[in-house]
Amino acid sequence: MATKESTRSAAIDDYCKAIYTLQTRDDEPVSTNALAERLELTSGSVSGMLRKLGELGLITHEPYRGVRLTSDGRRLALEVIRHHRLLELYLAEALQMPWDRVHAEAEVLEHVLSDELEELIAAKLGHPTIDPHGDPIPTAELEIAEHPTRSLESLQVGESGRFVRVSDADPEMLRYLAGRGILPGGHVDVIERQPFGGPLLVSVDGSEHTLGGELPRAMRVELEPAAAEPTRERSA
Amino acid sequence: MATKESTRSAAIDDYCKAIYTLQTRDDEPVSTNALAERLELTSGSVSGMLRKLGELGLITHEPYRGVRLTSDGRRLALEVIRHHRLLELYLAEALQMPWDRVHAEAEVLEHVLSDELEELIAAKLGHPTIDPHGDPIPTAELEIAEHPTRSLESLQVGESGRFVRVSDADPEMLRYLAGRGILPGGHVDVIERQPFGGPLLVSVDGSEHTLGGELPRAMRVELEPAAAEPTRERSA
DNA sequence: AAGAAAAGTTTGGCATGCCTTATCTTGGGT
DNA sequence: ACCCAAGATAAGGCATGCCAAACTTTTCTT
Repeated sequence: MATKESTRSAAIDDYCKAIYTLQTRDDEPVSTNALAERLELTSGSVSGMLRKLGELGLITHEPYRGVRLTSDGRRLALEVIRHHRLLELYLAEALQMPWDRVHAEAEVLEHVLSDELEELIAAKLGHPTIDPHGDPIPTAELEIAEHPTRSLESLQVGESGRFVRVSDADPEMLRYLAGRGILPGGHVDVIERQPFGGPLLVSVDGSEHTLGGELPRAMRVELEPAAAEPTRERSA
Repeated sequence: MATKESTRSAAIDDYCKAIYTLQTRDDEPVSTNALAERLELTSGSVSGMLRKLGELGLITHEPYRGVRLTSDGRRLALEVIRHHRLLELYLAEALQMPWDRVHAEAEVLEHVLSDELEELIAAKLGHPTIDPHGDPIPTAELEIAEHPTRSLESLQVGESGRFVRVSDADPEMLRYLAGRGILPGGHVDVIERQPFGGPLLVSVDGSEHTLGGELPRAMRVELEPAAAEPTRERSA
């Protein structure tokens, strides 16, 4: 109450971001182990840090029961995510930085970006709502449009939707897909599913592709595209 | 010899930058006290850090005799300075960030900028050689054109030159000057000097101004403009 | 329900990194 | 020859976070 909320560090940012992501994935408190795995730390380290985050008012922590972000924690997470996604988009768009490097660069800069620079970048980009990987960008007021998505793999033959992103923004996959003209925003129809976890035959924006292995699991699709134009379209 | 030279931290950057600046000002080893004052630290702190910098091979330190940058140290300093000045220019130019905030922002980002992003920014700006304050920007190979400059105050009546920068890039001063149309690159003639440290009457690009107080001390002028165009001109 | 396994917490330690104060040391000037 | 300011050193503090190991709680198994 007395202290100013200038409590930030790369580590704190990363914890909140990780908690946010895990918490959003399946709406439950986040376990210490899940965090430890994600952050590649020991569970002991995480436990210690969680106490600190609790004292900072960023999370609520029921011992042995997992953590949840408080509204402050959520705000912090969304701010960092906003930074990250704006930066990715900016670097790719304004500076033509190649896909695969954008993520790493943003990972560093997100912790350092001032509110002011954030705003300038957002303005320059026309206040975009999705980043180059198709992930939604929280607004300046930290509202985020989390449309529910399903993995491409989970679609049945005949179902269709809009390809919105590759989970975790894996640059390898994105490059592979981009090389075949499969980009976030594209309209996907599932034409055929081979049995026993085999590949899918899909059509993306008219052209057919066979996608197997990890790919259909990683690709996220939003059902009912409703023909609404995405905020920004991407060029190949 | 065995260790990689990935030795960087904001503090180390700042020490090297400060040493570089002080060393360049008057070509002598830099005293501990001068550094302490500049960095706003106690001399004890500086002494301790100097040992470390010595071990890192960034400086040579003759005890009680001051320090000099080694070639590695100089390289580091120039790299940070390059980052700083590129960032200032980029923020001002590409993002229209106002003068007075550019410096603070660059001060943070300079420590974090990757070589790759540096290069992209430099390319975007057309590999500029001077920053918005008129300071030279080291090249990617870390060569810097340090033209000798004199303070405007030191000029005699009748001498003239090119206004190249405001020392320390004081944003207040720069704003004041810019408001009067006095910008780096302008041609300055000293028309009259009032005695006893009084103000100077100068003409800048044709229009006359009376400049007194700290201003003439802070303004740096390059003699013999030789009519060479500055690499980039600035708009008001 | 007992006991084992899994999950989570605590404790103590450690490594950086950099700063401060207090106390010596030194070199240069008179 | 002496003194003093500049500088060096020593000892310590503080903030961040990490790990390993021991301990506790929950959950799973039978």
